[in-house]
Amino acid sequence: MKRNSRLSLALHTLSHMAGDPDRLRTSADIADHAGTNPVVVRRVLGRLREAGLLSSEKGHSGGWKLAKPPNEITLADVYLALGENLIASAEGDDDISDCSIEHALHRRVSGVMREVEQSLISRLGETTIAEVRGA
Amino acid sequence: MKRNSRLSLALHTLSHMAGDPDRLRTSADIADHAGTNPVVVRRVLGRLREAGLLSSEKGHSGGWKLAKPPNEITLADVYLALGENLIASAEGDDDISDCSIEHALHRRVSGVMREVEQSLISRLGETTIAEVRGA
DNA sequence: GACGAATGCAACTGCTATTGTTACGTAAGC
DNA sequence: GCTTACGTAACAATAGCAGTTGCATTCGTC
Repeated sequence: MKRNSRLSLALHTLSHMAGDPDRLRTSADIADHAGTNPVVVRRVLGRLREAGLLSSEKGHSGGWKLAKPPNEITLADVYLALGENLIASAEGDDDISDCSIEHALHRRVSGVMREVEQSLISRLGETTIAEVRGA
Repeated sequence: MKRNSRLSLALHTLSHMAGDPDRLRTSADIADHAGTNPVVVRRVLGRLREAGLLSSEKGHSGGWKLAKPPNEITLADVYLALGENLIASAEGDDDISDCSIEHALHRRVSGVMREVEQSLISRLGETTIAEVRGA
């Protein structure tokens, strides 16, 4: 694994789950399949649980499974659940400069960024994890 | 400055230059205005010179100025000159896995990413650095 | 009730990318 | 020749992320 693997790991795992929604999978199994670590899996999948996409159960014969039917989970849901702007804000956060040009630029660029991010989310929303398998 | 400041620095500097295209500015002046370091400025502006957007002159009374009229330089030109994908590739580079679902996912997601990146470039191409000043 | 299996979570270690900094070479003008 | 400025290499400092270990907690089974 390398960079920005959170989204990759999440989508990969959910897509597999879509093929057998009732099966419980342990983070160890998932980590093994994804070539990573159980703790990493729990970290990422925990975000998806908070967003209501997954449910997890502790204890013996515990594990993870989908909290919703696979055709009701879109790629956008996963993207948003992870809360990671792929569209980097592209501007040093809150640089309160007194430069008017800086402000004009920031308005212009961040406007475009918001547009593009919405476009990304919209496009991702067109595909459910159930559809990915057959794609 | 913080993160992803290259694009920010480049756009900011070019926008200022657009207001007085013939004036030579030293990297020290630019760095001072942008709150960073002359070497950083030269690093970033060097990419823009390679792309033909800026010219630099050494020696006494040297410095930087626009290589083209400001209304012929779009935000997309700057973005492309820096060669940094704001749209992170979102998939661990070349993970040659034998998992068919992984492949299907990768095709789908990277297809959307390419679309969105094109859309970003297209939108940035609609604005020149000359227009930013009045925006 | 004890044991084993699983998540939940905190802390720590690398690894990588980026920025900032220093230093030195080179070219242009005075 | 001296000053000024770019060009570049090398290094330190920082931040984010994946990976790892350890331990508490919870649930099922014996």
